[in-house]
Amino acid sequence: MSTPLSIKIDRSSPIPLYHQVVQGIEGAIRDGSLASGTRLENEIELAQRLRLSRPTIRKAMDDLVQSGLLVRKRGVGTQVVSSQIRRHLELSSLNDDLERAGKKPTTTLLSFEHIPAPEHVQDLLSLPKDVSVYHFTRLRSAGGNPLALMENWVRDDIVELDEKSLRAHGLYELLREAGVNFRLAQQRIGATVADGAQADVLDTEAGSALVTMQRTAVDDTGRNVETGSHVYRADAYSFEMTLVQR
Amino acid sequence: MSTPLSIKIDRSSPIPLYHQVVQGIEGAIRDGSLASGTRLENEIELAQRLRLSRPTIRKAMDDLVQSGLLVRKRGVGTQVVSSQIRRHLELSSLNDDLERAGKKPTTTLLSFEHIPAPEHVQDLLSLPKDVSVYHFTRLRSAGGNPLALMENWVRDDIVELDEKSLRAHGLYELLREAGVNFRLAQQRIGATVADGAQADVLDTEAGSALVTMQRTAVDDTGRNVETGSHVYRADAYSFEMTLVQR
DNA sequence: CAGTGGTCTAGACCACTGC
DNA sequence: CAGTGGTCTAGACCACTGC
Repeated sequence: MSTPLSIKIDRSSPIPLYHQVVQGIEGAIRDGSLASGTRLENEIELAQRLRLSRPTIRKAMDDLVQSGLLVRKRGVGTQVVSSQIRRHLELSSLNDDLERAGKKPTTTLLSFEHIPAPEHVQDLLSLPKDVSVYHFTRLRSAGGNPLALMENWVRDDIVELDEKSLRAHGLYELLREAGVNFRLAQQRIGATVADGAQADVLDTEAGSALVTMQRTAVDDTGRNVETGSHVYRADAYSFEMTLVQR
Repeated sequence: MSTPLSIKIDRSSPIPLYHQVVQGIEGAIRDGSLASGTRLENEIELAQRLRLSRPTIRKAMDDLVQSGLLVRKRGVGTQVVSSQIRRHLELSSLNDDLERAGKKPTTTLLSFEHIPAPEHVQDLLSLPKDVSVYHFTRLRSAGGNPLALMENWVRDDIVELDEKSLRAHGLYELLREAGVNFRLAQQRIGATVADGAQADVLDTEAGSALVTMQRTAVDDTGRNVETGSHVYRADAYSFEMTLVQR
């Protein structure tokens, strides 16, 4: 049993062929023409029908398996993952959800300094001796409600930051504009309870639950660009992720 | 500038050639012969020197980029990520850390029942009408200290569970023995504060921070095999992960 | 302009699965 | 045994980067 996919391939498009296949299958899953659990055609048949080589088809399948839309089994076939799991997938991060829901996130700059790197930051960012850092704390709110308290350190030899730009733009937006292409981030997620100061800023009770996140991000030249320590109101934020067996 | 890697390829081994390359590069990074930030040879040169095709080399590189050991940039090259980031990588989950540290995790079965699936579980597991579930709660400790309180639901048409086997074996161990090959898991991580009952079982104070995790796992035939809701003592557990730009 | 990774082809043979 | 995904080859041409 298999379903013949109808995917249009445009060989004059700048979008790689394998990615057109990814988009086609994603679209078919989204609009229901490829239902949960459906078996796809085998790779060779699909390649012939779309007039593509099998490696190109496999590259597309690899991406879809990696993103959790398909599961594959040798000797058996490839099928669409159940909609219950996919529904989770689409939630991604609450931050994105909030933006899509029209609850525009806003950011308040609470402190800002340009200083020699403290030792733990020097270590986390693998800083050369002569590089200092920007250190600042921000409060992020959504729909007028405080959501996250964020403390960050950014090396100062990649981007020039000041209070004005941080008030007007997101950190990652500023870094991307400065030519930074992020490749990797290392995250640790845990929990804590709000102390008085945190509760005050986040407009909640001392003793309420907070999600903690420490992150260090690496760019495409291998530099550790920024590291941060964030706390989120647990009643408003959680981390959603898909783990794929490798 | 590039470093000539010495990797032995054994064409008679059952280990795929690309994976031998992955292991070789992982090994060279681990033992320091490929230092942080080092540029690798370009793919074509490496392919020729190892007498492999370029697609095979690229498959290996893709895996290493995906696991966060290498970063690549078109037109520039491929290099080893900084050791500060890699050190995090190796921490993986505290659970593994504890096992490696010799603090053998132990599990106590707190409750066990075999019941028709509650509606939310039926939904999460996409259960057919005639399938019931096992529902049980367990306490996991490490080095004698309570660490996690775990509540799980498992569909009953894949594996036969009873109290005896759950006392003696891990859930995933039992499922693997029953022929289940996990492919995907969907997780949500958040925070809460311990209520009296949780604090009691976890040997901590009411009001202390807990990390929460909900997970649903999918096997290679697309079935949602199990779903669970866990809480961890925040002073003993956190989730570590590497995010890779796609 | 030289060097690098990104995409693509048209095959081949193998290992595993389920009947 | 038929059907499927997993691995591998030996190229080709392109797009981007940094000098």
